[in-house]
Amino acid sequence: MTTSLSDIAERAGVSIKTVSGALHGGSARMSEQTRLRIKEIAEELGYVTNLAARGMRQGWMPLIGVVADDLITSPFATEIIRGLDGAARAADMAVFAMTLGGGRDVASVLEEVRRFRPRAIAYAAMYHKTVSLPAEFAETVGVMINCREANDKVTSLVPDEIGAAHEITSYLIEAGRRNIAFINLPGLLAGELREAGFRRALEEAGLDAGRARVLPAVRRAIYSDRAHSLVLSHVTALMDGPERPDAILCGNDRVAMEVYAALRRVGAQIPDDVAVASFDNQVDIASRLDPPLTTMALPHRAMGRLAADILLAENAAPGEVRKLAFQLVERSSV
Amino acid sequence: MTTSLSDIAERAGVSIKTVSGALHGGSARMSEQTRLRIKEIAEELGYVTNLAARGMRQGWMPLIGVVADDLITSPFATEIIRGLDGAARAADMAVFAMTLGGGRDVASVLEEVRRFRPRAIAYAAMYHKTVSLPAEFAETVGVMINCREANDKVTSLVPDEIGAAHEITSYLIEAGRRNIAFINLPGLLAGELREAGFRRALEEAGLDAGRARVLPAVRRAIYSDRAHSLVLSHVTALMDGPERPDAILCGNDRVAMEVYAALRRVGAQIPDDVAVASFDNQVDIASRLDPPLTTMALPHRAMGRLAADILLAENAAPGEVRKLAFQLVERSSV
DNA sequence: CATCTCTACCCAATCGGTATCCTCGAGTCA
DNA sequence: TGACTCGAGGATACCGATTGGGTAGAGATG
Repeated sequence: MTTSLSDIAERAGVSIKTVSGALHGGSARMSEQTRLRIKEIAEELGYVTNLAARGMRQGWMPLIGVVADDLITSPFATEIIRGLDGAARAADMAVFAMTLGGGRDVASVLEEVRRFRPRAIAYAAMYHKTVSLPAEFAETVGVMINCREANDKVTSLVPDEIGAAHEITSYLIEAGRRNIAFINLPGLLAGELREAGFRRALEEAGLDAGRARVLPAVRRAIYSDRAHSLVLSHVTALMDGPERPDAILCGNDRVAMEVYAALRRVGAQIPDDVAVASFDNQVDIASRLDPPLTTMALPHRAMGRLAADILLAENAAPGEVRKLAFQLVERSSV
Repeated sequence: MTTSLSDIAERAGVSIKTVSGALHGGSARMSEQTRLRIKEIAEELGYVTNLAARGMRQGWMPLIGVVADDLITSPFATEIIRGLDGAARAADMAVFAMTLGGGRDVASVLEEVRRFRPRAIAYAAMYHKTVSLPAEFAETVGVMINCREANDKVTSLVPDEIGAAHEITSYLIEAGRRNIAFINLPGLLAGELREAGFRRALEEAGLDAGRARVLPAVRRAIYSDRAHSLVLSHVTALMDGPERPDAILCGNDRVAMEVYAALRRVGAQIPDDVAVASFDNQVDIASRLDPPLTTMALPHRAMGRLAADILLAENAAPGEVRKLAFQLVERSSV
């Protein structure tokens, strides 16, 4: 049997309430002596607070529920959780994640989470997208992380794709690069927005955005000649063409990895001949490439942290969309 | 305010107990008609069970606590969770993970988990290793996943590294390969065990295990000439040497990726000249290599599932070490 | 008719904290 | 001296679900 407050109270010869106050009450009125004695006894008896009991009384458990798009798998998702967890922990809360997938729909997963009476619930997407949450959940879910709620009924936290593309492009321009090609991810919201930021930065620098080359990568391929061929042919065409680029911006680090291989094959030096920059800061890749890759780090941890802050402060502004800045990670590919 | 059983009871004109029975009691004695009516009302009122209340009554929450080595990050860890989650869900339980790291020690994380009164607790490691759990937690933690408890006080679930290496090696031999080199991971328990299995399979096939070449890979490098060089030089030396191997077994898929690159560079065809096989089945890599890689899939999901089964059945045999079989995934690199 | 057995429920205790309302004695102040 | 405050802590009512111990009424049985 686990020890409860009453066991401690009995042993200490005080009331349960006094024990509760001594152990949890921040500044309950009682002599420091009593408090200390009670804490000692609690320690001795191996007391562990029963959060289910407290939770029942308060009406909620010290939990932040997270409904995730898909099983938490990528390093990015991990960062979101890490951010949430850090902020939650500071408030003596824990993060409790459940995932969709496997035929489960939002409604049932949400109910599963709600059974535990979390203080607040967030919805997290694996990659930046627009999610349409059934209207009846707009009040249940406090924050959308890494996705925007289609009907703007919920506060949404998303990466500032446009700003990031603008920043990295400007960075390349400041480094003296004038002819920047962009091998982008096709079919993704992030790619679309990044392209916009890219073009705007070019325009602001007085470069001809209309003639900028934006080419699609393909999202599969490691060392496969077939799949590789698209990025390879892009790079080859660029480097053999009349206007050799002096910089290539990549849709993400994975694309950059392929671009590195392609540049190596055509005999171009990074960064002397061509600078390479990218998005994501997937550390496994970016820091191990040779030379290490300069890339814009996704603000996943910041989104997690902010989400927890908003949820715990209960000051979500429904419908607001907050764009979080990427962080430029300078390595040596520019 | 959230609705409770008493709200439903009032509305339905029955007692709370009847409502409880109708909603949760599998086969409580009551007319089907009453049960249906109560369910309807519950639905209408948007009733969601309060697990904190139930948990308090029962003494435990329907949770399986997991203390993880490090923040759940790799696809492997995900598989463990998936396995746990599947089995837990079947018992109407949820998985609740907390991670070490960030200066937290096992004792404090364990207490944090215990506050939620989980039904059972597992300890999961990110990669196969030996973990020494302080003796006082041997009873708290029911199962060790992907690691072996140093003092054998706890049931441990680990991958059968020896068996897997034996199986894949035998598979290569059956495919007619006679001269198999092994580029292994250095400094890891898994690598050590795999080498043992590798040698045993050679011996059993009557091949000279003493002369088998087992070489260390290095665990960093993507497209970096420097870091690559070790695997590359191994492969080059093997292929240029007097006894060209007709198969290369790799410590993991990542090593295999480098071996592919090296073989491509020296102009060898996979699998015609050299078969390649590996461990892990990191799908991202294995299925995208060209040709797709034959590899032994780690039994992470099975470990998770079995862990949950053991914990829920409460039939852990403290000190037992169960080795789970890898699964051969045949693709076309052999 | 008395008794027995079901069926279909109800009553009330209980789990472990938290919070509200009291009490009690000692000191304070006019 | 009487009214008051204040510090320290007691008694007890919750929170919402589960559950052991009933019980009233209908039908069956002897």
